[in-house]
Amino acid sequence: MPADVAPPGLAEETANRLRARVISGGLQPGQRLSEARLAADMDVSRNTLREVFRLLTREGLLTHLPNRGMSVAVPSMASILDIYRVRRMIELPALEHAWPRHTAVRIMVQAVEQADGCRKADDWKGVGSANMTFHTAIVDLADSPRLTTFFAQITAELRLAFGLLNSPELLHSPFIDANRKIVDALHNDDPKMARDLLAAYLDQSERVVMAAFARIDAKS
Amino acid sequence: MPADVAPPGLAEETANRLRARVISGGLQPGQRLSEARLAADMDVSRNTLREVFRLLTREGLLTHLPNRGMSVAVPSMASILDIYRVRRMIELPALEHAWPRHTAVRIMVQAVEQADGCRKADDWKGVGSANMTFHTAIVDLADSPRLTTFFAQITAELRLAFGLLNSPELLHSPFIDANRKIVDALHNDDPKMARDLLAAYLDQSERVVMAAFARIDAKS
DNA sequence: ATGCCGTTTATTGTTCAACAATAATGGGTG
DNA sequence: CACCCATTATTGTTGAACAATAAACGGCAT
Repeated sequence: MPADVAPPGLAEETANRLRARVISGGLQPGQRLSEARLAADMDVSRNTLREVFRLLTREGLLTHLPNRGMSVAVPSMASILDIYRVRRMIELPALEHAWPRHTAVRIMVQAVEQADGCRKADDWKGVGSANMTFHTAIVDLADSPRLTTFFAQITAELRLAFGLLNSPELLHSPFIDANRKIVDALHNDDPKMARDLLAAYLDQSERVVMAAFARIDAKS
Repeated sequence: MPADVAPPGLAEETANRLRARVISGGLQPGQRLSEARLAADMDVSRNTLREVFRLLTREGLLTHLPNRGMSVAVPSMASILDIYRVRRMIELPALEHAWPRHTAVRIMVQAVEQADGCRKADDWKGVGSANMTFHTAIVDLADSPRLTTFFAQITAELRLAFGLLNSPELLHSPFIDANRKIVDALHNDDPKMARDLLAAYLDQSERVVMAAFARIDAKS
C-alpha cells in the first residue's frame, strides 16, 4: 500500500550505481571514463549514460573536459578547505538552533551506536559511513530540504577525498566519542555546548585530513 | 589570448537558454514541457534536451513526474521560506566576515549604481536583476566556489518565484537604498553594521514576498 | 444524460546506428 | 630529435525506431 513511490527510472538508478562506485573507490580519482566502455559495463545506452554524467558532474564527482571526455574528479587541498568551511557554516547553526526532540536526534543516536559496533568489529569503512550519517542527521535538524541536498553533495565529495586516504582508522576512530558527547549535550538541553563540541570536532577532523592529504600530495 | 575558455557545448548553452526562458517568465510555472515540441523549438535533438532537463531538474527549476514528463516547477510558500532561511545562513556570515577590499565589493558598488539607473528609467526588471547580482556578489565575498554555485541555484529559484508576482516595483524599489547603505558600511570598515542592515533587508524582503504570494495563493 | 470499460492515440523512456568534429596516435622526413 | 601530416579513436549530436505507460476517446449499459 505504501507503494506510491515512483520507480526511479533507469538514469537515476544508474547514477546511484555509478556514484557508489566512485565514492567507494572502485573508480580512482583522475581516471578517464570512456563512454562506450562504461555504457557497456553498466548495461545502459550511451545516451542514458550521458544523462548520468550530467547529474554527477553537477554533484562535483566528475569533471568534464570538452571533447576529451569525463574523468573522476580529483580532490584538491583547496576543495577540502572549501568543504570544511561549508560544513562549519551549515552544521554549526543547525546544531545550535536544533529542537532537542527532533526526529533526526534519534538517527544521530543510532549512528553513534552503529559506529561503536563497527569499531568493535574493526570495520573502519563502516565507522566512516556511520559518521557520515551522523553529520547528515545534524543537517536534517535544520529542516531545510535545500540544505539537505546540498550537504549530500558535500558528503559525496568528501567521501571521494577520503578514498584517497588510506588510513580510515586514524581518520575516524577518535571521533566516535566526540559524536556521543554531542548527542549527550543535546539531551541535556545544552545546544550551545553541542555546537562547541562540533566546532572542535570539525577543527580536528580538518587538520587530520589536511595532514594526510599533504603526505599524499608530496608523494606525487 | 584569454581565449582559454572552452566552448561550452550545446547542452550547456541550451540549458542557459532554457533557464533564461524559465526565470524570465517565458514559460509559466506548472506548464508541461513536451520533449518533441520543445526540442524543435530550441533546435536541438530530443536526446540533448533530455540532458538539459536533468541539469535544470537538479537546479530545482523543473520537476519530473515519471512517465508524465517535465513541468516548470511551481514555487510554494514552503520553498520561499526555505530559500530565505538559506539566504540568511549564507549571506549574513559572508558579509560579516568580509574582507573590505575584496574584489566583489566593486561589483556590489556597480550593482547599486546600475539599479539606480534602472529605477530612473522605470526598468523594474533591470532593478531586480541588479539586486540579484548585488547579493551574488555578497556571497562571492566568502570565496567559496561551492557556496557560489549553490547560491546561483537559490537565486534562479527565487527569480522563478518572483515571476509569479506581478509587482516588481513594490518588490524591489525600497531596497536600492538599503543596498547602498550596506556598501557604505563596508567602506567604513563596519562589517557588523553591514550584517545588521542585510538582516533587516532579508526580513523585510521575505515579508513582502510572502504577502504577495499569499494574495496569489488565495486567488487560485 | 451519466458513469464505466475497452480501445486508440500521444508521450515518454530507452536504445541503436550514423556521422561530423575534435583530439590522440603514430610514422615518416628533414 | 623535432616537426608535420595522415590515421585512428573518442566525443558530440542527431534521427529513427520501438516498448511501456498514461491520456483521450467512444461505445454501452443503466
